Amino acid sequence: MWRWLLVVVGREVMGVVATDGTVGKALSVLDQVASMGRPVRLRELLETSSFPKPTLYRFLQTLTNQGMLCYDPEQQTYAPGIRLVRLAHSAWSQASLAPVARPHIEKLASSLREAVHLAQIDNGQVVFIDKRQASTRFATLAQPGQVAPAYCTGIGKAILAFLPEDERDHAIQQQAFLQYTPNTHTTAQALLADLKAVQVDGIAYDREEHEVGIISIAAPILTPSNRVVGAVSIATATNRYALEELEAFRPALLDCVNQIGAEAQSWLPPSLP
Amino acid sequence: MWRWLLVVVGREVMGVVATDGTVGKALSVLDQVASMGRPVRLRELLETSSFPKPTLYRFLQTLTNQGMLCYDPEQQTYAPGIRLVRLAHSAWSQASLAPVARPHIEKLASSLREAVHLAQIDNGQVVFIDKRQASTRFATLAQPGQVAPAYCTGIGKAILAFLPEDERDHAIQQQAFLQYTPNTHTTAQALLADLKAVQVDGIAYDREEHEVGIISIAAPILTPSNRVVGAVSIATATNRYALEELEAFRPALLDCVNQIGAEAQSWLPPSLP
DNA sequence: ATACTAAGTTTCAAATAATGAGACAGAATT
DNA sequence: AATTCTGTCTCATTATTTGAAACTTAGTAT
Repeated sequence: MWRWLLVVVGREVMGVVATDGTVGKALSVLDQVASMGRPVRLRELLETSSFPKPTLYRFLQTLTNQGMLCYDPEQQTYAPGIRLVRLAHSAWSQASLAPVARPHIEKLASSLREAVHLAQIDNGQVVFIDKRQASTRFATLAQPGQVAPAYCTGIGKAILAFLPEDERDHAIQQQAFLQYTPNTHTTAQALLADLKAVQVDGIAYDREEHEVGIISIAAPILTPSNRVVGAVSIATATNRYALEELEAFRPALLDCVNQIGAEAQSWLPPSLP
Repeated sequence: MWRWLLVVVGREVMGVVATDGTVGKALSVLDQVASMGRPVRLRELLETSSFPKPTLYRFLQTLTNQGMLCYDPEQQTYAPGIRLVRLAHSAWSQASLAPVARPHIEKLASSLREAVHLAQIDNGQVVFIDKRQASTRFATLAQPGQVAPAYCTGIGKAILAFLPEDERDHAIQQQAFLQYTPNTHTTAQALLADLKAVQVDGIAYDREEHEVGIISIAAPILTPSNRVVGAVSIATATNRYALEELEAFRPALLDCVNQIGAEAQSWLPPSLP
């Protein structure tokens, strides 16, 4: 409960709320609108917001003026604006490792005929940067940007395990530890034990922790200087493969991440707070 | 020259610069970084920025803290951050008309075997929301978010022609009128004359105005209340079709936009300033 | 129709945060 | 070793943000 508030008001940095002044507050409002998943009214935002009405109102006005939000006068609702789409295009093509990784992801996906995902971490959440599904042609587009919890996905654990200690601790504090399935880790302790194993093995598994029937094997993308910049996962369903059978994908997966890591050499690590 | 400054410093609203306070300034810095197309250093930004060094520095810090920018400590460069990708995913799926339009775009593209584009307008620029190329399988992904000038593209003119007068005038003021090809309109007068014809005809053409060899036919997406919320274009090359032959696409194109317009009924017009 | 309620908007003085000249530190270059 | 250039920090000044309260408008119930 309290954690939610912290996240909304400002980005929590090492346990301390860093509001980043007015800009941070405005961006937290932007996040809130985006997280609603549908156009929302001022009143709805007010319920969960920590800002008083006029302040929230002013932020919405400003963000709308700026094109970061889109206001529907008839419904009096706010939704994320197109300017974000424009900005994200730049982000995708320069900031993320997607362009570098894409050919490797594609190769892996088509050789295995399984879904291959590329993700980075942002503020404790897994953000999918690219997805490839060789089996189903014309799979879902526009999936880049989707988010998932880090603590109960293979791709999330692969990244968490190889983060520097302070960043990892911070990220773990941000996890919600909701129990999605009987296999979900619900405590930091359980997660840490799992991460320990991942560190040793170099590979993370999703043992139906996020969704029953879905399993995955994931590996971190490490730069030559051993910094983790993302992860790749191969996801499949239990009716196609047993968990143990995923082991067979290990060599191909490690090949893939190693190649990406090498090419990402001259690359910018996502600078998390 | 001066216009550029205005755009950078704040969003120009009806000829007056609306800085939107600190938030607007910070976002203008974000835009500037994104528009550079590659990771940039503080010094480079300083050259074109109107902010003094410490101020710019602070904005970059704030935006980085917020995950809107990504800082590479080794190169000391800033690039757009992943948080944008996450936010844009929300924007794409709720704010844009992409989800509504997608099936229609797809149908059109596959029936014609030509490239079909969906775009909206943001701050005078065309922002592509979706693209479909039936001919080349596995065409470029992550194109949503790309921008193009409005005054010399079919899709841009289709939107401009049907904007309310004040918004159109404002948008026209924002055009750069660079001469890309011999056919490019280089004055507001020439553009207005063209738009007049588009209003009458209901269809806009790109007569190799942006790129030699590339032509297109475009139509606005109008809501039942006759508000333009975007446009669809069919683009092709002069070595495949002559400009006059595009006329043959008219019925299919109008069908497409009418259907999208009808479904977008309950939709939020992009609230431009 | 009229009163009532709730959501959205505006006002304005107090509180707070942003500002930028200048100083400083560190790296790269001469 | 001296110089230059870039990035970072400080702090008094200045301008902006803030939010309680008042006001307006739209919707609902009486």
